[in-house]
Amino acid sequence: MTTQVSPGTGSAPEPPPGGPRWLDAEEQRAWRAWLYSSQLLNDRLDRELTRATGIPHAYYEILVQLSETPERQMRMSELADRCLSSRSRLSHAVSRLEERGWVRRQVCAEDGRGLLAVLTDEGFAALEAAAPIHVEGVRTHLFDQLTPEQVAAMRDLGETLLRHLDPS
Amino acid sequence: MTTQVSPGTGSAPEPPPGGPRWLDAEEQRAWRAWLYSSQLLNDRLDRELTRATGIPHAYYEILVQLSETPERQMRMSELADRCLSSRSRLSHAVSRLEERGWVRRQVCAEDGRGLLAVLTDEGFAALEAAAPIHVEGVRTHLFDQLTPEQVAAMRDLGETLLRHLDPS
DNA sequence: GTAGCGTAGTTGAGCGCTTGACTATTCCGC
DNA sequence: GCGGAATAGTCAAGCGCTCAACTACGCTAC
Repeated sequence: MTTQVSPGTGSAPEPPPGGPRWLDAEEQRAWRAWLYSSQLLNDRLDRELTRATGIPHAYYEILVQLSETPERQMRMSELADRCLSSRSRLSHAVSRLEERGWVRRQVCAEDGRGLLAVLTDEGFAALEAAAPIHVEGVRTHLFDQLTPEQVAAMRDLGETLLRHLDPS
Repeated sequence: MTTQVSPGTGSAPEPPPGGPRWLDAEEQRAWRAWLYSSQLLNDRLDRELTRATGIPHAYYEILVQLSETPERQMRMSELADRCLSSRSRLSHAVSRLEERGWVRRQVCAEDGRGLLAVLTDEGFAALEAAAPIHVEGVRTHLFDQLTPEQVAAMRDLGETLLRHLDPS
């Protein structure tokens, strides 16, 4: 959780020139609060969604991305990128969604290497059933807890980090 | 990722009385930024730590928690709680750390049911080697990107959410 | 003391993810 | 057009997590 080996460990290993830039007490608190809360929130939302609908959050995201596209279909690679997923992971996930009849693969006319993932009507129906559960969780566990100023700060923070982490 | 089924889907399913409290555009942006950034940051830190040291972040946390205790040992249940881990998950993880020689189990004198997880010298050494890598990642990908005001906002946000999610 | 219940921790099956190797197709330069 | 590099996607092995069932011990009351 923390990044300090142990309080008062004295001398420490030194990877970057000048030694590790240890966190001070304030940074530790901020880091832990962020880490714990993000972990708990994600766990909670995923568990509630999965329990209520049988759809894990990662699969839900795939369905959402497909549903937001005009033709309800997308190239596998682009879908992977949008879901912050590796190609391999997405390939496995789409296989399982295919077994449920929610998505099907279609060969891509313009590129013989490519495939399209297509959201089926059953998949869209499953998404429609799951969405209210999920949005209610986000409300309850996130937005209901925050002031408008905190929501603004959250967005600012997230977008700042995204510029560094995902400069796409 | 998002919580809306599809823009302009019109009527939607209604689980809570009054219909789902959908997110408005601002909330969507905030939610997505938070979700993506936390996911990318966690993935990145975990990957860098694992590549450089062979220790996944979840295992690192176990070692840290043990190291911060005076005797470098802790009851399994308490360790699970502190690591935001289920008993089962922790049990599996400690088994693997035991195989590496970094932790060992010890019967608990006061409670015949209980076990203590004890950090070995090898485990402490592994932690000492990994800590600088991890702290450098947190610096680079988090604190170096943020102003002091943003750090304060992050802590405030995290602690607010924790009061709701983990009122322990 | 023993029945019944709660707590501590483990185990095994099954699922999902990661990694790295693999096939197939397209793109590029000559 | 043809050879080599890049791109799209898949697959298998191995690891870690979840869930539910299980063992073992302690606690309380009768």
